[in-house]
Amino acid sequence: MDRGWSGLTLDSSSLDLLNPNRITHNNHRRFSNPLTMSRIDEDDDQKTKISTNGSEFRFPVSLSGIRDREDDDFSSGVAGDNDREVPGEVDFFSDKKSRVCREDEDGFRVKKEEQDDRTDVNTGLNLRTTGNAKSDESMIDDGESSEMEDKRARNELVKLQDELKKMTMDNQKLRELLTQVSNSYTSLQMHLVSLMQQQQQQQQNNKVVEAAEKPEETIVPRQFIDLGPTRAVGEAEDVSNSSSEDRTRSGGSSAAERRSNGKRLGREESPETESNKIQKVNSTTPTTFDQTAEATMRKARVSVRARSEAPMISDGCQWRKYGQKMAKGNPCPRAYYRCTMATGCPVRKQVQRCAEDRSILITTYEGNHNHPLPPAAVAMASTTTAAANMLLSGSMSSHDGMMNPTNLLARAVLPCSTSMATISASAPFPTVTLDLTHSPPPSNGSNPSSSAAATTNNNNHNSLMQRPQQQMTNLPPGMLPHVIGQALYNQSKFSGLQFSGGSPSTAAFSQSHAVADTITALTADPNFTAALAAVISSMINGSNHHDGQGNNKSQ
DNA sequence: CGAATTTGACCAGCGC
DNA sequence: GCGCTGGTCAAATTCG
Repeated sequence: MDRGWSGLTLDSSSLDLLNPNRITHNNHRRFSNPLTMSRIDEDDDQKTKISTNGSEFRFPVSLSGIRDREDDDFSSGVAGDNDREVPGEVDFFSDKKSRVCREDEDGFRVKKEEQDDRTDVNTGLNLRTTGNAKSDESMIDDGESSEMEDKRARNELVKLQDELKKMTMDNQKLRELLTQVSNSYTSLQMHLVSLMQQQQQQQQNNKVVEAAEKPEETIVPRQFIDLGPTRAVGEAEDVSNSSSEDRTRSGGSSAAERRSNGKRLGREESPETESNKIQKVNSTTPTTFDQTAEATMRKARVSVRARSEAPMISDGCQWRKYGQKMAKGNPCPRAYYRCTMATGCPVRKQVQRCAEDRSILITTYEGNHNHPLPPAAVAMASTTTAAANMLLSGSMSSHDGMMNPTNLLARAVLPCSTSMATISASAPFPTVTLDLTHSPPPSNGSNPSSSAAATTNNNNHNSLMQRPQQQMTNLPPGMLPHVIGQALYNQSKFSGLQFSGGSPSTAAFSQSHAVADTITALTADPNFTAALAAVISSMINGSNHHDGQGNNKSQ
C-alpha cells in the first residue's frame, strides 16, 4: 500500500507547498529540501548528512518509509538511528535516512537528485515541516511529533485519494471517448458501405442507360450486381407500403403497374419481371441513392447456419409464417416468414433444416427492417446488415471476391475466418452465409478457428482473422447491441445524406480515395472487427439460449 | 373470436 | 412451349 502512494507524490508535495516554512526555504533554494535547509540553519555540521537524507529521500521511497515507520515503530527507529537528529522528526527522517544509506550514501548524488526532480523536493517539504518546525519540540515530545506525522500522512492519504479519484474520472472519460470512437468507427464503416453502394448504383445506372435498347440479360455480367436496380423497384414498393413519404418518392406509377399485374400487391415483384421497368425508372427518374442502396440490400441475402433444435432461431424479431414449400434436394420443408414488427416491413426470412445435418438450421434473411428493432433483434439485424453490406460492397467493384480493398472491408465485417462464411455470387441472389455451427470459441479466445466466422469462398485469411476473433470473446456482451444499434442508426442516417453535396461522380471519385483509406483503417483496427465478430458470437449464444426456451415463435 | 399457421394453388423465372 | 422450381397468396385450419 505504501508503494502505491508513489504515484501520488505530487499531492503530498502540494501539501508542503502550503506550508509557510517551506515557502521560506524555497525562497532560498528552489529545489532544496526544507528539512535540509532547516538543518543547515541549525547546524552546518549536520548539513551534509541531513542533506543526504533529504536528497536520498525519493518520493516513493519516502512515502513508503513514512508508512513503514507508522506501521512499525517510530520510537524504535528514532532511538536506534541517530541521536543528533530530532527524535520525533528524526524518526521520520531517520527511517528515510537509513533507507537512503542503504541505497546510497553519497551526498553529492543526493543534491543532484534534488535539482533534477521536483518530486524529491516535494517529499522533502513534508519532511521539512517535521524537521524544521518541530525539530526542537519534537526532540522534547515524541508523541506530539508522531501525531503530526500521522496528520501529514493522513493528509497525504487524502490527497492521494483525491488524486486517485481524479485519475479514475479521467480513466472513465477516456473510456467514454473510446466508446465514442468505436461508434464513430461503426458509423464510418456503414457510411463507407453506403457510399460503395452508391457507386455501384451509379455504375449500374450508367450500364442501364447504355443497355436501354438491349435485352435485360446483357445488362450485368454478374448476377447479383444486376439485382441492385432490380431490387430498387421492389424496395421502393416495399417502402411505399410502409410510409407515405416513401410512397411519394417511389412514385405512383410503379404502384399502378404493380396493381395492374394483379395478385401480388403486397410484395415486391420478381426482379426479372420488373427489370425493364426498373431500367426505365433508373434511366429516367432521379431515384435517390439510399433507395437504390436499400433496394440492393433488399436483394442481398444473408444466410445463417446455426445448430438449433427449435423450428426457428431466436433473432429478436416477430415473424409470421406465410408459406412453406418443399425445396428441391432437401427433404425438409422450407418455411417462409415475414417480419411483422411493423406493417410493410420488407424483411423476410426462410428457414430450412440442413439436409445433411438436420440439427443445423439455415435461416436466410432478406431485406432491411424499416422500423426500430428491440435490443434482442439488433445483434442479428446488424450482423445481417453488415454481411449484406459487405457482400454488396464487395460485389460492386471486383469480380475477384475478397481481393479488392472493398473486400478488405468485408473481411473486417466478417473477420472470423475463411471457413465459416461464404459469399455466393452464383446463387440466384447474392448471398453471404454465416456458419455458426462450429463450436463457440474458448473463453481465452486462443482457438479462433473453432468459433463462428465469416468466410469467402475463394480466399483464406485465417491469419488475418484470428486476432479479431480472439478479441471478440473479450468484449462485454452488453456493449454489442449498443454498438450495432448505433451502427444501424448511423447507417440509416448516412444513407439519407449520401451525396448531399456535389455531383455524384465527383463525390464518388473523391470518396474512393477516402474509402480506401477508411478501409485500411478499419481493417487494421481489430476493435472494429472484434465488435462485429462479437455480435456474431452473441448470436450464437443467443440462439442457443433462446432455442432452449422454444420462444422463437413468440418473437 | 382473433391471430397465427397450414396448405394447396397460383405466378414467374429459368432451363431444356 | 413445357416442365421444374422458388416464392407468395389466401382460404382453411388450428391455437390461445
